[in-house]
Amino acid sequence: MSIELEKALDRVLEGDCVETLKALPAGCADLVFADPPYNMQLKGELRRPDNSKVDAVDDAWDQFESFQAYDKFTREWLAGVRHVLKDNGTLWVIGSYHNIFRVGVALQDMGFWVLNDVVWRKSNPMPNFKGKRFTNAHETMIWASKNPNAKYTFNYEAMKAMNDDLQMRSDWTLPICSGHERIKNADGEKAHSTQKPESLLHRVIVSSSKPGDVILDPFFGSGTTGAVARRLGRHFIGLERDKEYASIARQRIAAIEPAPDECVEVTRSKRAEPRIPFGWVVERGLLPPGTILHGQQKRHKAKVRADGTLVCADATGSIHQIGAHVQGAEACNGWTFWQYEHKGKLIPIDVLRQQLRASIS
Amino acid sequence: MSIELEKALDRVLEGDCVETLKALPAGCADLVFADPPYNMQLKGELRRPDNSKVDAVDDAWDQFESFQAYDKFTREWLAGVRHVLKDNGTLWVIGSYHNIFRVGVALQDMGFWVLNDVVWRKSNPMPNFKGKRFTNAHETMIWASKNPNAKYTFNYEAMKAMNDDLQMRSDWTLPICSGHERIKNADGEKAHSTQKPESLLHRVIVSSSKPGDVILDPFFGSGTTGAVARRLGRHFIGLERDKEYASIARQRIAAIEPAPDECVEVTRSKRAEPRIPFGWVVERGLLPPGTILHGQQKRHKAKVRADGTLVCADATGSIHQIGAHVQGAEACNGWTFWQYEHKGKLIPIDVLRQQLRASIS
DNA sequence: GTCGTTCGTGAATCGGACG
DNA sequence: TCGTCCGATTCACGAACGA
Repeated sequence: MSIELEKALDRVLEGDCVETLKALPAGCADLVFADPPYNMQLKGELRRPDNSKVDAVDDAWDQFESFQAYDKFTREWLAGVRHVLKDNGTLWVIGSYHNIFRVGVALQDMGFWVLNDVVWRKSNPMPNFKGKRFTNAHETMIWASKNPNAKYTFNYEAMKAMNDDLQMRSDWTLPICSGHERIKNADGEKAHSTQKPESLLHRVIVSSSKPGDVILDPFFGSGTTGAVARRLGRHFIGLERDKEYASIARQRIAAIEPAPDECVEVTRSKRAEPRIPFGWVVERGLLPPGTILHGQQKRHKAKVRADGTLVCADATGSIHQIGAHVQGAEACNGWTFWQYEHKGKLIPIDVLRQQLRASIS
Repeated sequence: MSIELEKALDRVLEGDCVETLKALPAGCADLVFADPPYNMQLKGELRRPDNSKVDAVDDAWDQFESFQAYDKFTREWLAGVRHVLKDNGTLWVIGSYHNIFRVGVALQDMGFWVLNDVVWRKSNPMPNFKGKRFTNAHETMIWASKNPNAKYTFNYEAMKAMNDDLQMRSDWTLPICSGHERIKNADGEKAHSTQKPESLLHRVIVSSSKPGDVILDPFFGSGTTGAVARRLGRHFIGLERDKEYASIARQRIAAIEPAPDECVEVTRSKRAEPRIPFGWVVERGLLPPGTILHGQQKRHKAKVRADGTLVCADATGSIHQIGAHVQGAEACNGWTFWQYEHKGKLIPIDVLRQQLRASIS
């Protein structure tokens, strides 16, 4: 059995991911993002101090008989990933201490080359209610190439631009998925127990893929990978065993408006930029790529790109550079110069930086 | 061959750690901290942008022929750790993505139970000079008990106090070891290539051991574990293969002044306080039989009986049982739920328990 | 509408003494 | 080993609600 690429591109394929991976054309994916079951071995129920019950991840898909069974499963889907991944492609896997060590060993044994382990620091994790351990406040991602000498994509300058013009570190502070972003079913319950935040996928995709690339997710779930890929001008291939999840993902992605082409381009040149993490505002969805910013009561305007740079009629650069450029000035504080429109009012983007600071610290 | 505990306590034992672990008495350690070789697979030398050479970890002790050889080594020293570790003791291992996955799998396979993975976020990491990856800005520690049901030590309140009265999270931001703390040899070069900061060991030891405990480090190196253990009023056992390192560690530790006893004590948890039956409060006359207790601002009430049980409209039982009963809840902490009226104010009965405790001790 | 308060909830391997 | 019962334990957000 085999599946043609055009039948898979920008689609959600239902079925067992190991089988589907085998059936897909070799080397069809530039990037793979995988959020496999964590194999959490929960015992009894857990209650908060106020006696309410914690809605734990007790889905059948997270149950394995033993570590050995989990290892076997891991090696099977990783073999499938090796098949679909281009030789210069890279793989991201996310997990917790329950499973990530086993994934890491499997990766190394199978010839993948670990490039980084990246820690997702949750700004708002669930507390430890019984006071018996440290608050489990992070998850771990492994970023690996297919082999030690691969010429993989890493958008170094874009990452640096997104991080205050400092090199992007291996620890990323981002909030968990909640509020309107969290997809609910008809009963108002969460549609998927482990939906990942779009900001996380934004950073993964901007860092290690190019516009037009094919991003494959073998555990598609609610389709966060597809949603962000589409918004950022990448193709996706989603594999999902559960029909309900697949259906939710399709609906979700259909509602996504891709950002204009020029907005998903990221910085390539090595130029000194001021130390302002405007990219985080974009990454966190406080301003979507493509948003128009206004300067001096609509006398000037520019458009936001995915890596936090701005583009105007004849130039590209940081919020400060473009602010200075459009005024013909030597320097400019972009945070106070640029404004965005909200309910008919112009609001300085510095407000968003303050929001972000408050949520991070 | 065997080594008596008194010959090992507060000493640095030279020799192969696997052999030494076997020779030590079973169950002699309350806590083990291990900083094993990372098995970094460096290819060629690394240079900074200014062409200066980076003094990488290329020591002979960090070279393994293959992952299999590293795994074998790991399981050998971990078996030794199981031998020396008390049943209710815990183990910390620190590593990077080069080795930590393999350590984690070995731990899990050997029956250890992971309690947390803790990320050490370096506030001042070495940058990535090539711009080909994310700045490697953290290391990972695994904290594990000997088996799933162990009654391990975790000084929850102490950790909370150290973190501005918020639960301590699984990510710790601490600087790397540098400046005066970094031990130099006669030539001014660093004496050990991977010396850990004392602040890291401080947090490890305060969180998961008690004063007087025995802390064993099978890869003692420059002796950071011993230095901090001594300062915090714990015993240490250091195992080190290299005579030079052992000598450096001995000198270093000899210069340490232990903190006064009262300073190494940490906040006692409420769980460790002596238990006071509610009946004692009645017996001592702090509340006369017949007193009316109120729950939730007079929404519920019950009457105290001479034996310390409560009676409400339709039930009799302990303060906890009746508290749960009137709320229709499964459980309740009667000490904090019930209040009595004194001079027109409602006062939690827990206040009386505290009075009684103070008068007893 | 606005502001302040209450309520709900998130990938969680979450107790221990005593009979 | 198992059942019973005491009694210790939460942070950040966003939504909903009420004044």
